[in-house]
Amino acid sequence: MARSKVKLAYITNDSSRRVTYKKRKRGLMKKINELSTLCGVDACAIVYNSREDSHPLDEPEVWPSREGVEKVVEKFRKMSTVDQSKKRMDHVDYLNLRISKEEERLKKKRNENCEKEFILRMNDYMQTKQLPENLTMLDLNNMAYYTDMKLREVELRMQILLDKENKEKEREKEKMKMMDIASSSMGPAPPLESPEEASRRMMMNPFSFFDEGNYSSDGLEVIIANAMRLNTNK
Amino acid sequence: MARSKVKLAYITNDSSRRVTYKKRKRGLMKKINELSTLCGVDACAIVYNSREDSHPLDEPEVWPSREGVEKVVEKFRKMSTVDQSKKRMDHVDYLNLRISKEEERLKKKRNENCEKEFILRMNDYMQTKQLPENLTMLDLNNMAYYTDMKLREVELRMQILLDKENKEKEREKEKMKMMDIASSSMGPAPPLESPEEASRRMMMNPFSFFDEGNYSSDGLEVIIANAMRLNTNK
DNA sequence: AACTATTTATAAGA
DNA sequence: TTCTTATAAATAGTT
Repeated sequence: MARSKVKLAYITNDSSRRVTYKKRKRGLMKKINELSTLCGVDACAIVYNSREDSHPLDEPEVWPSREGVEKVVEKFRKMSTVDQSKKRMDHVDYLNLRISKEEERLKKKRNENCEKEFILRMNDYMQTKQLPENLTMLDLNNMAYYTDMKLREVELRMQILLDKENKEKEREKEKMKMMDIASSSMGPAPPLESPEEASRRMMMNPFSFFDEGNYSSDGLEVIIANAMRLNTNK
Repeated sequence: MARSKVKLAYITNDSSRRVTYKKRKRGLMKKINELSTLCGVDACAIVYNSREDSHPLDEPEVWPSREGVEKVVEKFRKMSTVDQSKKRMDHVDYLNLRISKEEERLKKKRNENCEKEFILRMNDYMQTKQLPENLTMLDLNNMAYYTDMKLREVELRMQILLDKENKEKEREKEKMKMMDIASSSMGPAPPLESPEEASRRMMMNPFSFFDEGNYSSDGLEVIIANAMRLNTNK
């Protein structure tokens, strides 16, 4: 997990496997110790180094102790016969769960990458101050989205500043009233633009190809959809 | 372990304990999966959430599976009767080992801190271009050490540069010979200063109070010892 | 549950 | 092997 990402597969090199084994066993025992302490639960772990390539007193093979393991295993046996069907998720279920979660993450990352790549190109465009010739319809649509997003950010900032200013004025007025109650009262300040109004022009994020199964689509549908949104929103 | 370091103790707050339990159980199962796969060893883990505050199908309670656990436990039982005395380190041994390791690390960190603090002060001195009045003998000794160290660094760099230059010349000469074998041969280049010679003046690092048990010493012994070293080395 | 700021674990290299 | 260091992963508190 460090200096480089490592594939989850048997390490064939003997010495590095031994080193990894030692390190990771230590890490695992630390973790189970922490889990048990922090959450006050019974737990145990057994790890075998069946080969003879480890020093006998290297690191614990079991946690928390032989007796502790027996106790937990016994409890587990009793329990698993009673509500076997209820409280149980084995290796296969676990892996399946992990696979679907990982697939979710992958999809998300793909979309993020898509967006980031685009933004990089966008910045290039901005630096050269003119658009290149070879832009596709999709590019243009994305640029419209991106520009609109930036514009909305700016508007939001302005709104915040205006709000602050208004509050300031309100307070000033209060002070004035306190100091001169008899003075003529003014009407209330004109209503501010509501945040809803500001976000009404929100467009849909077009960087979501991977959500919709159209991995190899040329994006035409997306373009049309977004164009329609542009029309209805602006 | 993030946003803040957390004390290794039972979490009394119900909801946060539940959340931590879920997260850490997931983490632990991932780890044991990785260890087993990477190193090709048998392993199993059982974790109990005895309370009813977890969803039944939340996360696996065991790894790799009920059958797998039984198998590993059986193997463990057989093995532990045979070479019980040899392959075994229980919770207590484990904790003792960890304590001594941590103490080592602490000592090391203390020394590092001591040195770093000094170097900070040293840099202050250098910026003001004159030494303050209130320097102790210990300070002065440390400064001598530090200065010497820096000097040696510079010398080392010089040596490296010289070596390079000499090699360059050597190569030039070779070329000359190749081009004009009949020309008069020069004697070999004068021998370089050896690295051993360069490092002969090495002084002992005085930032090691915590190694020698003199935690509360006023450093006089250290001063004298280092002064002697200074004399013999310079 | 998703998000970050941090801490921890650890793969390579010395 | 152990120590160091750069990087990946786990996770505590927040939203």
